[in-house]
This record gives sequence, structure tokens and C-alpha cells, in this order.
Amino acid sequence: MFTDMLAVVRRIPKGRVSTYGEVATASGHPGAARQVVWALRAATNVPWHRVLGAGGRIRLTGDSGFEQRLRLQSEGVIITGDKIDLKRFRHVFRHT
DNA sequence: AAGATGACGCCCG
DNA sequence: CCGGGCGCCATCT
Repeated sequence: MFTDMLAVVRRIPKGRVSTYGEVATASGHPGAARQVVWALRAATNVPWHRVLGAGGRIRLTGDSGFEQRLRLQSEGVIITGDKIDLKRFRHVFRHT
């Protein structure tokens, strides 16, 4: 399960983002958004900063949230307040 | 075994 | 936009 989710997260290209819910669904585990968090927490070498809450909101709190902002901005993602414009940066998973 | 937690999501007022 | 409530589910106490 976690491995499936991590595989999905790893597919998010630089400069693009996704959401916990999207990752859960795309990995074959719809509704398991909370488990995506667990997967990211336990994993390493994954672009965790590219995963946001529904609506493109940064759900991370405190210092980590600040870091996520910096990382996203450094990839060219525009952040307004605490939200990201999904219309513009959301990554769409596909099966080729 | 039972209750609490959380980087969640969705609906309603 | 903001707050409140409920469903969800692996993990931790």
C-alpha cells in the first residue's frame, strides 16, 4: 500500500503538485488520503513537498510547512497565501 | 481490546 | 472565508 503510494508520488514532476486524495486514488487506494501521509512520513527520497491538501492547501504545520513552501517556490510553483493554484500546477496521472 | 491521533476530505450553516 | 461535524484508516498508547 505505502509502496504503491510512494511510487505515485515519485511520478510527480518537478514544478508540479498533487494532493493526498489524488495520490490515494491514483495508487489504487481511494479514500486513503491519511495513509498517504503515513507513507510520506516513513519514506525517504520522495518529493513529499509536492503533495498538498485538497484545493491545493498546504496542510503541513510549523517548520515543515515553511520548508514545503520554500521547496515548492524554488521549483517555480506560485503560492498565494497558503494555497497553490491547482488549475496551473496540478499533475495529472496517466497510464501510458 | 479500547480510545486517541493526524501532513485528510467533504458537506453544511 | 470560517467554524463544526462526520467518515475514513493505519498507528500508537
